[in-house]
Amino acid sequence: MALIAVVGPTGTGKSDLGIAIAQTLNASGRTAEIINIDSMQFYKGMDIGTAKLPLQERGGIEHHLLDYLEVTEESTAAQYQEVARPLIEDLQGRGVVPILVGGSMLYVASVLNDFEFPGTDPVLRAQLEQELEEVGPITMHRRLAQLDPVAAQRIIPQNGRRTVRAIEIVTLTGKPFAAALPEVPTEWQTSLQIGLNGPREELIPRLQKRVELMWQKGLVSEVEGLLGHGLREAKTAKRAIGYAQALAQLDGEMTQAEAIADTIRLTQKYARRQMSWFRRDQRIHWLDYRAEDLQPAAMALVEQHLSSSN
RNA sequence: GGCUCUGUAGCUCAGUUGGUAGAGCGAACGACUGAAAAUCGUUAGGUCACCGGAUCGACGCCGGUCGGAGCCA
Repeated sequence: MALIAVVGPTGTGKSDLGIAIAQTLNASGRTAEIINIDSMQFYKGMDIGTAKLPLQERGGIEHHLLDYLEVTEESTAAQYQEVARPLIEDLQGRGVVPILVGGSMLYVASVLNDFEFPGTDPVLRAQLEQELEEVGPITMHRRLAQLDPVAAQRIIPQNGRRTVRAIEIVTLTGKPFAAALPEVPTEWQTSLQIGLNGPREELIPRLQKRVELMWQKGLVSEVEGLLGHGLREAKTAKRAIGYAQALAQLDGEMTQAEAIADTIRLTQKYARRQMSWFRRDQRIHWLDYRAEDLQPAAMALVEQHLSSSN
């Protein structure tokens, strides 16, 4: 079945390309709709800082999984997987080509690959996290090494976060962490992944301008408004790049200049991490976001995919 | 013009009593399976402003030159 994904680092025009592809398909008598796969665009009211396209700029294309979470709700890849997979099947069943658009690495992987998240337990998790806080990552890692030597070998001792999750899984399932990682491909592994990227020297100033523009457009007042919706009590939403900084600015912990500079730094760093994640996926077809023939090049890939997946 | 402080990695700065240098951030690369816009790892960057002097040996002491900052005139 046809399934297209537009991925890559932030600020490379994924949203626009997704719409262009959908419009081209629609014009040729087919139907395509977009499914958002940006973990922060899920949130209602988080628009400026997530570069969410306003309704009038969506080119008449149906967009799914935007604005479906309250700021107080937690966003997780496992949860997203549960929502996105049936949605994809639903679209495909209706003959609609789903186009996934976004750069949230784990979310993309969890949908396109055969990921099975082994479950979680809030109480156990909280307990382990507190222990981590008290004894530090190295001690926790020693414990993991006893419970599951193979998993311990795959996780660097300094990484407390991943160590805690591994201990949680082993404790919860009674099975080794490694065994919970199936490597069986699904049919969706044959989806078309288009990656958008460009030279970093060009992306860096581009991201800087983008962040500065967010402040000009009123990110701070957007955040101020979200306080009334419980942003401060949020788990994931308030950590979003730009939002955490705007919050710090509102609280007087940072000057505006500091908040902007910090957001620029984190955004550029984020783009780097996205690339180091996506780069290793050999299935991605990379295109330069600056290319004159970007859309035709993308459409060539799309046509090829559509004709081979029927 | 005088006095005081100051010039160390791309940036902000540490460098105990003289034995040719470190951190954080940044950069490059990487890991990544229920917070992933998270969490973490590796590596590369420095004729210690410049010139001269004493010393076996100076980023560190002495003198000078050129830049900064402040105070007094």
